[in-house]
Amino acid sequence: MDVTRKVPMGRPRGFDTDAALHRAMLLFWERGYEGASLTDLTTTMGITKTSMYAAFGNKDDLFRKALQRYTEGPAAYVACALAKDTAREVAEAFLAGSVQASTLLGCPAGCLGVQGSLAAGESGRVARDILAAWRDEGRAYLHTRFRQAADDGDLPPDTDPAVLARYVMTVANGIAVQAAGGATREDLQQVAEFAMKSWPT
Amino acid sequence: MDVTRKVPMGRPRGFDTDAALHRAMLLFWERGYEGASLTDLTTTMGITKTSMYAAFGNKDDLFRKALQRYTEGPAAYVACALAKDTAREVAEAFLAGSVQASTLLGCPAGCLGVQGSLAAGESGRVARDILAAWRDEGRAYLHTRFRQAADDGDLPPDTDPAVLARYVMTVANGIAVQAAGGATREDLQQVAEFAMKSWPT
DNA sequence: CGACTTCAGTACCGATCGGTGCCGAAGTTT
DNA sequence: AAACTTCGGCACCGATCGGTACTGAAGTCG
Repeated sequence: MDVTRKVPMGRPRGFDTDAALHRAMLLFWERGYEGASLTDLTTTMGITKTSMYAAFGNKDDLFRKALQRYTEGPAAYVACALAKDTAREVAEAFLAGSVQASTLLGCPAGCLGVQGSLAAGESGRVARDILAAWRDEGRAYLHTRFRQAADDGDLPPDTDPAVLARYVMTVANGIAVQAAGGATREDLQQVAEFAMKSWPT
Repeated sequence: MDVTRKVPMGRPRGFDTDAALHRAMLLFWERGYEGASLTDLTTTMGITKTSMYAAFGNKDDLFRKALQRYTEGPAAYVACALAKDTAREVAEAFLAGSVQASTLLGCPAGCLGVQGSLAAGESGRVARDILAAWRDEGRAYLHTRFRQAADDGDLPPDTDPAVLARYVMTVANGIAVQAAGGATREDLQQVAEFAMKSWPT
């Protein structure tokens, strides 16, 4: 018996789940978790509520999968930045990447991880906690990366990797807020560049 | 005829509008515009929907007045910071104030101007635009203040007051996001302090 | 072909959304 | 006291919320 049968038997799905998930991600990004209703979502996804429920399970699950897609797509700059050689390059690439991702043409301004749900009522609390964990995960990645850099002598001994990590994450979050408010890419590039002036040498 | 009659004639209001508005502000702060329903609001305000409507006009109007109260209350550090003597002191006070306001005991973590509504659906678009304008107003205040500092020779001639203003605002916004995600006051004080390392001398 | 499995659309669920009309009660003015 | 004005609670408005049975059609297997 083949456990992983390619064709799951029965009528195959009539729509592209990847394309539908992409559209859902864009809508969550633009309107936030609570601001994107199931009707809005399924309309832009081009499917019915029943199909969405069968394919993705839940609004929460859909949001989770949309966030995952966001992480692998527009937010791929995070992993890319962490792979840089020096701590300074990591921070520079992280901030530059967040500027780029927050001002993409054809995508909502800002960051899904920030404006997806910062504060919410009872119904959006799950999404809010998911995003808080997502952001803190990014901060933790930076922290371990900077700690490693400190161990390698890539950072002055009197610098605190934890503070550096939170500072970079804070600036990136601020960039997302600014972008959501209409700041241009040029504006934010200047901010990101200026933010690196405080980097220890 | 007295145009401003103290007692508006008829039965006087049976609840403290200031206290009610304060409670509404706290709920908007905690849950955001869309996340705070009229039922939630009126319940914590201790009044009925009819009384709220008669006293404040609208959910939008209530939000506007709550934001005004927020500006004069927890966000009063903005005006306080702008009155400092030097540009550096302005920036330091602004960031320190945003850390304090974002981690007040008995108040929601973060900043109403940020998490009140960053992204929203159709119904919350008004609040979103109000907050975006509110944040940009703060940035503009910093801009004119720093421009004046540059004219006074309080800043090196090669520094751009616009970039400084947007940088300070960006860090403050990031601090609010971090606070909403659970960062402590000590964490953010270190970040604010570190952020000032890039300040021109 | 025939049995089987899933898709996707309609219609609908109870709950809640922001917002109102109504009306007796309560307080202020003349 | 009489006339007047507003308060504030109840019930309710149409619309929408997230989520589900139900059903007929459509595709894949033995």
